Amino acid sequence: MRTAASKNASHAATRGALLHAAADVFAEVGFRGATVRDICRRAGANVAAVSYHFGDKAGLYSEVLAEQSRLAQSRYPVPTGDDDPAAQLGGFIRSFLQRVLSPELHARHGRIMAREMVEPTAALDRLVAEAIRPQSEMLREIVSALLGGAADPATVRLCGMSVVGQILFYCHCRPVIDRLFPGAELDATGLDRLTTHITAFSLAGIRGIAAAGAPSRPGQRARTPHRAERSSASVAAKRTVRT
Amino acid sequence: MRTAASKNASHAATRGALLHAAADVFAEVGFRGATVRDICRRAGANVAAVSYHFGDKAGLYSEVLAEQSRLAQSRYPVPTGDDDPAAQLGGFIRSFLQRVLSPELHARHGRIMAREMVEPTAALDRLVAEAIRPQSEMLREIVSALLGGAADPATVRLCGMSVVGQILFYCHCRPVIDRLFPGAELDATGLDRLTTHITAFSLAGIRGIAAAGAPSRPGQRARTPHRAERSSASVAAKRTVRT
DNA sequence: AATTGTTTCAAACAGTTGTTTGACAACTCA
DNA sequence: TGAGTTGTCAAACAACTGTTTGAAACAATT
Repeated sequence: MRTAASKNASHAATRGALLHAAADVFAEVGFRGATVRDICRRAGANVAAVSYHFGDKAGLYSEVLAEQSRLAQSRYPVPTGDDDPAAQLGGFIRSFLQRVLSPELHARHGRIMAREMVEPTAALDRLVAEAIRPQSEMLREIVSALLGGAADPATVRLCGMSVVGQILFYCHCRPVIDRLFPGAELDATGLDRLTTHITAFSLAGIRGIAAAGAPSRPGQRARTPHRAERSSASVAAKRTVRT
Repeated sequence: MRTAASKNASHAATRGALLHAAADVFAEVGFRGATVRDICRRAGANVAAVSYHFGDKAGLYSEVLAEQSRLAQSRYPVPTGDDDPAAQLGGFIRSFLQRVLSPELHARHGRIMAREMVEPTAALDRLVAEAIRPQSEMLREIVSALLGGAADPATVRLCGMSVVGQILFYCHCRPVIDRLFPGAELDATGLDRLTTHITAFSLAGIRGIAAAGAPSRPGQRARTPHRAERSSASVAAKRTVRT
């Protein structure tokens, strides 16, 4: 019944080839745009192989998603061990950027994730539970530490989303960025520059929010918000949505 | 030959119905996922109507894109007249958020734009030229003013992208946000809260970058960067991409 | 009333899609 | 060796895609 080495080798070989080819194709044209014929052609397999090995196209996609997530996570883990929250944030941002943009992985993970977020499939729930939520929790703790102990949970969430938004922008809007600023390639040094900028911007942003949100409690030095910050906030509250 | 009122009325009526239905469908399932049969069914028109009025599906899509962009731009224009750069930034962020998230427009514009960015079609070039680049230029000037006159163009770009990234995050990642933080609906008051937060976060971020980038020039008061900011930047430079 | 140009419509067309089928080869284990 | 399982393959299937066609309905002009 079961299957010693050689048959298993054949099984695993085409299965692996399918997964690899599928990752490329899904990253390039998304789940909907991908055709099993194209995937199988690239994998050097027959059309029926997808049905045989993964049940159907959705099964193959789900497997690709999980594998890419695992791969990215293991290759660029969030560094631990730092106790300085600012350094933790820098590490988080760096590993996140590498996961989604690293040309070493052909940025496949980032592209697939971006498509999955904009046009969710049934696989998104699993992805959120297994990959995204743990990251979100990690970031929540870092930001919470930076904001100071008694920060409003909603404020912590908003700051976390400000950080992640900056990162994912380069992943979601690449086609627009390339058109707006051609020649600004994202190689390793560009990625370093990005990491530095987003970290500095976010740290200053979080500290600004902390200072504005918890105005000068005794025993805690907080700088008072600038005039312009207050005025712009009032501007935001002034205008109402037109019907 | 041409065409008094009534015939034109019929023409414009089905054409408008097609545009309206198409905007909904494209926003829901994207260009690829949309079928002309579905669009025509919702518009109460025949399948051949798309070919007759717009040439083909791509022509209809292009028209929808342009019309949505025009509509959003005219309904939520970037407020002008403020001379305070901080207030300008607040106005920019507010109008941007409204354009892409306003439930009044069923967030169609934002959803369509998000799809177009992640999975570009031939229509993206026109969109960038007519709608996105002017906005980018506007933001560049605001950020440049905030950073101070002699700011590095690359730094200005990075800061601008940090601002836009925060905004678009809520547009691109809505499915994930809804799963991570259910119940955090984005109505008018939520939109106000978002505007206030992103504005404050960005102002603090830009000022932090300005202070770190142009260290204490004579005649210009700039606070020195925090210890953690420098340390995190060094962290970013220390780690190298593993092969 | 006949003509003209415009718009709509049911039907069909040609192509692609995901998936299944049944035969065929390769291998394991008795 | 021979039965039985496993993996591969060409071919076919049914459903759906964007687009076209030619006739009909319609309104305005001649």
